[in-house]
Amino acid sequence: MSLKITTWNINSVRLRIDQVTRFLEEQQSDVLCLQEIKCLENQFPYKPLREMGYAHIEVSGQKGYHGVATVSKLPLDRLPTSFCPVDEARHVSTKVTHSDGDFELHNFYIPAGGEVADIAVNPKFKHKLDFIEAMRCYFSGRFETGDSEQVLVGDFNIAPHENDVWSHKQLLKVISHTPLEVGLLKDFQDCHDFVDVAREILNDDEKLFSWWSYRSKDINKSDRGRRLDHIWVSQALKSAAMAGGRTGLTVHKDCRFWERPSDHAPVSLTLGL
DNA sequence: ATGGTCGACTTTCGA
Repeated sequence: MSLKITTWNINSVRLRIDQVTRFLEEQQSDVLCLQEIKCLENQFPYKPLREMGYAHIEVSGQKGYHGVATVSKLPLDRLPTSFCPVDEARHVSTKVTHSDGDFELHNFYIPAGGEVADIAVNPKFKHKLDFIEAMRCYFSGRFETGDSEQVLVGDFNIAPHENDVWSHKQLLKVISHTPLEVGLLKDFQDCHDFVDVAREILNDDEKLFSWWSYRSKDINKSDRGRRLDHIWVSQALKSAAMAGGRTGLTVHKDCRFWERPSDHAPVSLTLGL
């Protein structure tokens, strides 16, 4: 069987619920992980999604800022987790049950980190680095429990590889691509042997982006993007994640050209289970 | 060499 997972920083789910339903009608994702929903749990637009068959919805909301939600056709069981260093709504973890078993799905919204890449003067950057460290500790605990089929998705706000940004040299001091945060994310990845599915599929010299700033006017003429949105899997799911090859992984860039779009495009992976 | 744009919700913050 195949199972399609999508991650999308929606930048206000209430403003763009029609884009969400349009996307799901077109793409038929089994599970959609949203970030930056920018609302409380009781403000989340459950109804139009349930009417489309997405009966299972787990939300971690916050007034006005941040917030994540996992929306699914398949049953979800919430995994209680709490580790954001400043208690913002930036992750929701669930167990997804399908016809042949289950896996853990961890939906993250890593802090953007502000402007200045110096923790001495920028507490937001400190928060970002602390958050990544908290992720590493959290998964150290989970692996000890023997749970090994894991999918990590979300807006990581980090473009790790030099071809995950439009200009490696010009972005080395720009938060999202600084060696410090890239190194910390890499440590976390290596610590648990997680597979960055897109980079595993692509050649190293191929660029791939999932985010384009609202401030860059014509993203077709100058493709100044960054790959901030990620889908990682544990080793136990690597062959399932790679089963579809290049066609298994899609950045839906067309959504970035819809009317009043999010600044992020959705990213989808089809698992061959 | 700097400004450029969004969204939520107050007169500003976070991205």
